[in-house]
Amino acid sequence: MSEEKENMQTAGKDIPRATARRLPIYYRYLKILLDSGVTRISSNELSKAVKFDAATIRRDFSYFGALGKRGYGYDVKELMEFFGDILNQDNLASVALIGVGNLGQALLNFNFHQSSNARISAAFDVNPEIVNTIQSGVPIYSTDDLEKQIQDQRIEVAILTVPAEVAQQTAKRLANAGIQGILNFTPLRLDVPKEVRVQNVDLTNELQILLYFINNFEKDEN
Amino acid sequence: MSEEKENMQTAGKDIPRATARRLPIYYRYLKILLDSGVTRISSNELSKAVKFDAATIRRDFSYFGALGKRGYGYDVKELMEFFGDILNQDNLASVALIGVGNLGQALLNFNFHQSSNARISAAFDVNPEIVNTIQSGVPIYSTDDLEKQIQDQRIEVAILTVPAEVAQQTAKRLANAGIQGILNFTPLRLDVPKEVRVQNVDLTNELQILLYFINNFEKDEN
DNA sequence: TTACAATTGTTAACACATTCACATAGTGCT
DNA sequence: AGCACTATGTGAATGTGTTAACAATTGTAA
Ligand SMILES: NC(=O)c1ccc[n+]([C@@H]2O[C@H](COP(=O)([O-])OP(=O)(O)OC[C@H]3O[C@@H](n4cnc5c(N)ncnc54)[C@H](O)[C@@H]3O)[C@@H](O)[C@H]2O)c1
Ligand SMILES: NC(=O)c1ccc[n+]([C@@H]2O[C@H](COP(=O)([O-])OP(=O)(O)OC[C@H]3O[C@@H](n4cnc5c(N)ncnc54)[C@H](O)[C@@H]3O)[C@@H](O)[C@H]2O)c1
Repeated sequence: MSEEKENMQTAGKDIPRATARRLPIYYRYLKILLDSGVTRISSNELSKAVKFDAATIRRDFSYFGALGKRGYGYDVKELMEFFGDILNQDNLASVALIGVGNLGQALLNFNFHQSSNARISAAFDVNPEIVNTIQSGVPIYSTDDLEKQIQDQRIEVAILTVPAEVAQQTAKRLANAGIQGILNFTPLRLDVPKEVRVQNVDLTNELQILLYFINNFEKDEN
Repeated sequence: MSEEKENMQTAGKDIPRATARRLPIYYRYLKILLDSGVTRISSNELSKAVKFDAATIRRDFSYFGALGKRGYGYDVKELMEFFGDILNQDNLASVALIGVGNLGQALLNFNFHQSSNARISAAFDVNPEIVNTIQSGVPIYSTDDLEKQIQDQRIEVAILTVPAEVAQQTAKRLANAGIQGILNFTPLRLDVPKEVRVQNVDLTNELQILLYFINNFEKDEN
């Protein structure tokens, strides 16, 4: 019957944020399992690997319909392919990297090669020593060409690794150029039009939080 | 009077996690404000800067007592110093970096210099070409010396930027050496004794989530 | 074919987080 | 000094996320 298919199609809108954040992790582990020859898995076994409560896993999966079989578990391949679809895994997204410094360089070399549906296809900087060179197979353009390249290459997402001082102005340019999402590594909370989604990755913050937790409660939940 | 002091001391235990995650951001912005000569601020103004709801900010602050003045707002300097104490800002923590590759190198060069109470004081790698060199003022040791250096330097936190294949075994060694927290950049969900706190920074995940949100709901909350 | 064992999918309870809305109290102007 | 204004601190409402618990369902083995 079509009710489950419908569920899959219409699901999009009402997947809780917390669940969405776990999807790529499920996908990654399912891939590892499949590669090592595991054909079926229960929520309890998966729980040991990904460190989420088994009930949370079942609840997460249930938003997409009935993916498992009672008394059996989940078929790894099936599940992986299903999540692959949801994560648009066979559709390589082109991403721009803005600021090829310490961090930008590291991301560029890594370039999310395996296990991701994204790839940095253009980098930008103001440093004349690296502009118009190619690093890890990716051309580095002058920021003068930002808007043009984003439009020509139909880039929808940018990784922002510029110094804090120019972060806001750069974000504004990216928004005007039609970028839909920014992975923001700068310590600033960017002001962008509401149609642009900002995902903050605040490394200094993460370290400080870790220190805070360690200093304040010797042992506790994560 | 001592009631507020008491509050400060006993507060630790029952600060909600979500609040704790925002503290370093408040601190950072207060510092910026103070540096630019702002002496007072309201929850509404601060809200515009840090992008959290003003009520959330007031609620967060209220866990630490009555820090503001009705009809006036908050005194920037006072507030900053207060959060500085909570974040143990005058106590420089020594951190170990494990794996000086792409990402490790970037973190090492950055080294959380300004605006953080942490500093990488020892790095470790297996690559003989870099072992026993100094980078950005930090000595790179062989991983053979891991336990010894951690104990000698009283290092409590490690940043893990090794290849995924050796992540789990390295985490185990770190735990055995007495490390209390791991900032984990590898894509693996580490198995560690419960007294060790793991803070996962999953860069591939962040990018995939951003893509997922963009593909699935054109516009919406972050 | 039946019975048993396993494990899902989901309801309901709980826990945590955000936001509204406003009484309260202190500011600052006249 | 008095008053109008401002913005806090917080109770209550709402929203979001997690987990326990178990009836329903399927695989598997005798
Ligand atoms: N490196 C880290 O470990 C780390 C950690 C936490 C936060 N961050 C943040 O990430 C950002 C980048 O850090 P980094 O260490 O790579 O800095 P960096 O100075 O090494 O690199 C910045 C790069 O941006 C380029 N740039 C400057 N202005 C530009 C502009 N207008 N347009 C395009 N490019 C421009 C510079 O030429 C340089 O190559 C900073 O905001 C920093 O606060 C970095
Ligand atoms: N670079 C990125 O942008 C990026 C993005 C997402 C995730 N990651 C993850 O971060 C980790 C590091 O990534 P990278 O790009 O820096 O990798 P890398 O290969 O450039 O660096 C790894 C470093 O670890 C060292 N190493 C290997 N075995 C070791 C051991 N047993 N003990 C200590 N050091 C050891 C290597 O010599 C190398 O210097 C990986 O797990 C990767 O999946 C990196």
